[in-house]
Amino acid sequence: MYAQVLVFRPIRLRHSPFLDYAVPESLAALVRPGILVVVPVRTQMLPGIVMGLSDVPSVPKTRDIQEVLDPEPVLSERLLTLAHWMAEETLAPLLRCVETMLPPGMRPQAYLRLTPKVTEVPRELPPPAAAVLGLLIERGPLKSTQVRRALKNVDVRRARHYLKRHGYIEEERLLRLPGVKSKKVSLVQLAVSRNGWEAGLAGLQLTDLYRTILNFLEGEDEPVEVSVVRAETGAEGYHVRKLEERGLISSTRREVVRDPLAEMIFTPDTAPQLAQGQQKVWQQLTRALQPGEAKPPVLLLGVTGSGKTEIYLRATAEVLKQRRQALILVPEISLTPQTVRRFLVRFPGKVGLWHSGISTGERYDTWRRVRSGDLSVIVGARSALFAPFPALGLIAMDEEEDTSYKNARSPYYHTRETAEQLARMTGALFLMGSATPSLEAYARSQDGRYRMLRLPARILSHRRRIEDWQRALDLPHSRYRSLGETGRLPDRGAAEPASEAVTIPLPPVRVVDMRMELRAGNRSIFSRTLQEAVDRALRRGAQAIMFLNRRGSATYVFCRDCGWVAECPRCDIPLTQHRKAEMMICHRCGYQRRIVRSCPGCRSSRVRAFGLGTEGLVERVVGRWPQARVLRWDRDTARARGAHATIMGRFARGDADILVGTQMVARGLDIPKVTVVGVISADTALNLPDFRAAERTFQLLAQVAGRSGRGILGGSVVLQTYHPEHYAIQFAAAHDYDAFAQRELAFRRRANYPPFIRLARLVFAHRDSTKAQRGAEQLATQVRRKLVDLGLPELNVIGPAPAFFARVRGEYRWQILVRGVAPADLLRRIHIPPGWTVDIDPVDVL
DNA sequence: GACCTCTAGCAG
DNA sequence: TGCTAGAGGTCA
Repeated sequence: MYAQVLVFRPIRLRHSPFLDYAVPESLAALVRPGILVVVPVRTQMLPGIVMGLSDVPSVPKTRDIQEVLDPEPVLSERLLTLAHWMAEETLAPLLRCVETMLPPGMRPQAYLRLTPKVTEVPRELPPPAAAVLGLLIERGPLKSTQVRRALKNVDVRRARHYLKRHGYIEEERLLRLPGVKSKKVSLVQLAVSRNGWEAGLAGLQLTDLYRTILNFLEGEDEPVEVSVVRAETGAEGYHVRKLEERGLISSTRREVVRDPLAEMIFTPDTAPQLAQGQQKVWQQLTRALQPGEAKPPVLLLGVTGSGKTEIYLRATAEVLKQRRQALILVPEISLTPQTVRRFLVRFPGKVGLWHSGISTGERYDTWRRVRSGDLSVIVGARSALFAPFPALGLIAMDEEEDTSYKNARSPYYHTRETAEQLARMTGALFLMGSATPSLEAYARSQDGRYRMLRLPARILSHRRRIEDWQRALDLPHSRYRSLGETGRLPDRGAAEPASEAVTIPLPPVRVVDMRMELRAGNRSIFSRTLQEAVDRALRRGAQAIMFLNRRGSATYVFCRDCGWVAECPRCDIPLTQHRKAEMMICHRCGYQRRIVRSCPGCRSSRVRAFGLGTEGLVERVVGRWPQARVLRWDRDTARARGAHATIMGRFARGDADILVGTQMVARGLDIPKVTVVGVISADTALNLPDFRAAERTFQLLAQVAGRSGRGILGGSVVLQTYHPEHYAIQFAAAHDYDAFAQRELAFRRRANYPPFIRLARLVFAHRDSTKAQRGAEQLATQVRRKLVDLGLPELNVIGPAPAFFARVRGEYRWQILVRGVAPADLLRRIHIPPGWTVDIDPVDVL
């Protein structure tokens, strides 16, 4: 028997990505697809994964597999198939695809270590190399990520290369399985009866403490965790060990699962009655959820608050009943705690979370519990696609249009496409939900590839919750009813007959032309309409949200005498001023320097800051509404772990009157007391040179607008813009997704853009601007020549041209776009030189 | 001849 | 990606 092994090191082979190895007799029982092995390659032993088995090797001479690392496959055959599919679709190397699917902690890591003779840093080394070498001498062998983290401003890659070439260090690719060993805890119980205690305690100090421990244990029937003993008695671990040494107690060890949710207490929740519109959708879905032949993906179209999550919950319950599992994909878990929470309370003990914020150990345990069937619901980000479900029945993907679903590095896979493929392979139902679907999804639901189901109404809430609000808001019944601008609370008898749900219309949106404001003499950043709306909200004791898509206090800093502008030396874009941090920061690469008081060019002190970010907006808000309590929510204020939840919680509790923030405020906030949402500038995304600019703008505005008027107080939206006539703004104001989609599709068809054709984006980055350009020109010529050779007139090549972000982190970026029915088919037949990134179906072309 | 640097070719 | 052999260079 022979095994086809994918070695965890990029090796370019002529025909196949695998190396064939003979399976020795002793390992024959263990070796199968998905097994991790160690194999000899030239002079080295390297980790790899078995991708397939065969009776005949593809080369005459083979060597033996050295070792099997783990008797259980790390990837199922299904996931291996998915990896092949992904490599084919994204043009990424198969190895890359397999590595992204590997469970946490099982990814091979490059370790840097000193060669034996090195004990100190030689004098003549270049500074970056000396820094890396010094670090290794100080701390021993390190992963490349550790080195990079420790030496932020050093070009580690070049230093590594230098040190390796000169024999100072060596690198090894290792799989460190011990790092993901499961966690064990100590349990203790009493070993002697009460009359043996005193003899055992003889000669010890603190005998009272020891007696407390023994007394506590005497009251327990079962062995108790040491942590519990410590909490109950105030003792430390060594007190417990001391008693064990003296034979008074005995201890055992037990494996525990690391469960980040274990500490949380949830009140289990049952399904509410469905509203009429939901009921209809649900009836159609139930059929599609039955196991059997594959069904087309479903696109669930419904505005924020129309009850999509409840549909996901029902669908999950249905597949659980069939003893299958459900995968719930969300764009960013830290911003959607309300969605997560609803799954946790509906399916207590069955839900696992899967995202980057969870420690490797917890993730590993979740992975194992999914594989064993212990967890049957996973709520997670895109990488949750690769969780080892035994029998997947449902993939639900919330906010389908969100761009975080696209992997931002190789392999550039899209969660939507991958989920669709996975659903096809497993027979699961793929259910997407959105208020503003991507035009790709919308077009597919028009041509029949997807099935569209609509949730018509926005549900205010269920009667029980409304009654809670009445109490919480402390509003007398008569008053809140008259207060609502648009919200209405029908009498019990007027509620929809099929349910207890009460529906409300979307909030009215007022578009304000900021050019007219200026003409009318209002030089403030707040239009009169917005000022009045906020004034009214504050008077009523309601809350307001202000949205601005930029952080910082000012967006650029320049000298009024000589025109000097503070720019990032690595990206050539203006630096954003952050006054509180006293820094000017590049929002692209993170470069920062202290705020300058005088111009470095002409020494003038007339250096001024212009443009507005959220930090600056807060100052303006405080200036205009000094009595209001203002809270800021952006990446600067929500940096720490759990900060999102804290800010969200504070605003929800009413600790602030006005919330100022970036995109974060657009997602998942469901706060009934918010009656005004102000969009300070709707135009930021609109002016980007990207074919999706209008789509992005519409989606963002629709999302932000959805934050207003979610309660019985009603609400409104004020949308400030310099392009009031633009269709993205007009249709967003009218809450008319279909009209927007039709109009935008017409534009895409005319301009020959997705979803009518597909794009492939090739980007070349180089520190040397001439080399960047030349490299781009060479490949463009090659692509064009190949196009002619193959006779593919339906494809065309755009570029090369500098990317919109022409320089990032000191590298000049050039790009080529290939446009047509199947650009990947062409690119597969071209050798793409190193240094290029290839992105099929990019989410933007900036 | 000893020693170096660079590069192409290849790994089962 | 990393090694190794072989080419081609420099120096005493």
